[in-house]
Amino acid sequence: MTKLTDVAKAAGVSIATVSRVLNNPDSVNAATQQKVQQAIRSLNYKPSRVAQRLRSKGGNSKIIGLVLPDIQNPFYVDVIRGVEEAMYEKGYAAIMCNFAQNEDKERLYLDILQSESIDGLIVAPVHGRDQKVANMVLSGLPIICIDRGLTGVEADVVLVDNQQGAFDAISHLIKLGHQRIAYISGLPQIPTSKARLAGYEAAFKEYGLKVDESLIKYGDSKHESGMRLTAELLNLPTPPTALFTGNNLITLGALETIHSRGVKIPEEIALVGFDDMYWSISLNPPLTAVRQPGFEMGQRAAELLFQRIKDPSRPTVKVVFDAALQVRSSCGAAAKNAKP
Amino acid sequence: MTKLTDVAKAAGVSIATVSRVLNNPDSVNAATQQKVQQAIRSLNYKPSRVAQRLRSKGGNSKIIGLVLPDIQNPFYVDVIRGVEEAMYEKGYAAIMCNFAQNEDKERLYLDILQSESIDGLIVAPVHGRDQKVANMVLSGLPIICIDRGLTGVEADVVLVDNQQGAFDAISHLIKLGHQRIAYISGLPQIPTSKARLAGYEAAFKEYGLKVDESLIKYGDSKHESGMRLTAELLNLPTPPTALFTGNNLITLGALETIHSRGVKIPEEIALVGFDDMYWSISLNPPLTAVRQPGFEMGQRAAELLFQRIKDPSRPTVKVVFDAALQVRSSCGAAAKNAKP
DNA sequence: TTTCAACATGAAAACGTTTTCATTAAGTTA
DNA sequence: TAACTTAATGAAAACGTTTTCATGTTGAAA
Repeated sequence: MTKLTDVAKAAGVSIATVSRVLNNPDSVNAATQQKVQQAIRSLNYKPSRVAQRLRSKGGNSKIIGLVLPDIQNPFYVDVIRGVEEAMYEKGYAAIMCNFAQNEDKERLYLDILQSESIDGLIVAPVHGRDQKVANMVLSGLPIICIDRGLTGVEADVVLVDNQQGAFDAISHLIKLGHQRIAYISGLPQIPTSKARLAGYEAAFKEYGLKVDESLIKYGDSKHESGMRLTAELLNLPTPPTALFTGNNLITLGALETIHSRGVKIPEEIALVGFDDMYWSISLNPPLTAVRQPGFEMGQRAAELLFQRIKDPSRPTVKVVFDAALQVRSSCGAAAKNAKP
Repeated sequence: MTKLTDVAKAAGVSIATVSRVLNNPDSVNAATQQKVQQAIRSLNYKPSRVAQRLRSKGGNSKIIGLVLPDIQNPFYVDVIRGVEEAMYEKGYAAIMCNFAQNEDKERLYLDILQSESIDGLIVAPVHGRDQKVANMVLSGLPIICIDRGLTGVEADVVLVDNQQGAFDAISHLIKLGHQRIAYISGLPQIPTSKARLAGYEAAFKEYGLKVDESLIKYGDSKHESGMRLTAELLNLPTPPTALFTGNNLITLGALETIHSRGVKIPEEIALVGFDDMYWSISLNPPLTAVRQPGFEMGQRAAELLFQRIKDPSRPTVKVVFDAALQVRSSCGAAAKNAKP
């Protein structure tokens, strides 16, 4: 790798001058600038980001961390794409960490990121009381929480109105005549799981119905738990007539179980999922789902992060996107035993 | 951040000793070790990976680059998961770069990675003659190519037998009686597109059939091109009776167009996709697809990279996984105009 | 005792930048 | 012409490590 000294030698100046040409061109004579630029080009010099980072820490090393719970979930993939697009334009790189809903893994990655002297962090904390992330916020590192907030610490956050989204989904089902509506939740400690449950309960209350606790199941937010818990629900003496699944992967698991048993959707069981995918329409049947704008959320989080890196004292903001119900045919017809 | 000097002061030793306790404990007296360990723990000291990287370059900074064409493609997500799992166990971090099939973007990211002094790189080059990647290989950086090889340079590569996979898919269709089999290819410059086309042609030859060039379409490997090119095929005076899609996203695009036109699968058109997804069974109809073991490929690539980092002179290897056809119902029945 | 090896430790250099401070040359004012 | 800005540049320190080299201490062999 060619370095500053090589360029300096080639241009017949000191390394300080070369550095100035790069970072503060106005402070150097036009003719010298020419010479140096020439040398830089002919040697194809690229500064070492590592040395830059070591020397001047805090906000100008153009690398950030992105820590997410589950890369297998298409929603987070959209978030990544949004963040990445915004980063690319500014010449930033992201160290991507997928902690797979595992707190130990999250901690390790956060340690690594700190030790890498990142400029900032976009993170979906394992749960609301994530001490490690909280401490990093307090230490002054620019941090944007995405998808899930942090309780007890002031931090920027970008998320969706989960309660509203769940409320709309359940209301839709109730209006179609369903009363035995099951909910398969993701990990109960995740803030989004709680908010979606709250929306579920609020809808029942709104329509004067009573929640049947036996129809609420808690999984680990993954495909397998969707399969397993759907089976449990179908095995009940009186199975639910509708199912609300707490995320993407649970939905796919539920579909798999339902199909494998030959149960008909929506005739025998209606299905609404949290998290839409652009190919939801190609599922069997086309899935009714609550859509989170993951890409836009990622972009927004990146913008907020840039702002905070530039001005660490800016007051924190909370950006709440709408979660819109996409109605397709997976809960199209009224349930058999519907009571309007 | 606490640093070496802080620990040294607390333990009453020099920074050299602290460093030795960390990197070569046997070389320091047991009692001193105790003192130092104690200080490290009580100060919660974590070495700066940036400083480590600057000081001792080449193979022990525990960071690698992962450069992939399209994070929206579930196949690459599997690859990422495989790589990540292997990395995690060894305390490595990965800088993830998604170049979205864009060569400029790839180049920028590769520059950044070089400038970050990564230990190694796992990459799916934009095309077979990717000069930038080739140069990095020649410069001695440990590199593993995944999904696509590099022509003209010796480099490790992990991929699938794409030609065989396509051959099997087309043979399956031919045996079902199809003759007008369309192929929607991804970007033609991508090695996998070429290999899959070769498999397509080989199958036609094997069964003594003639390839109809008008049934071969080239897209950009994304969802939209799948939609658009499928529409073109369905608009033909004599549409194909079967469709072979070149990757994941094309398949989903094709499904969307086919459904939107109310064309029946497999009665009116049979469908086989390259790339399986764990939820392919929940598509409408359950998709017949060629499966690539992305997770295993990612793991293997990571292992090969570790080996190469340890021993840069190890001879290069080519690991070829099988691509297995998963038969489901999307091409279940024989075509209407079948001639056995 | 004297001489050596073995061990334990510290001082200092190096990695590639950025930035402060000092120095020189040139131009301006009185 | 003398005194003083201003502009342009270089020398050197600093960032936090690892590692080489030198130094001192201890115990064993002669």
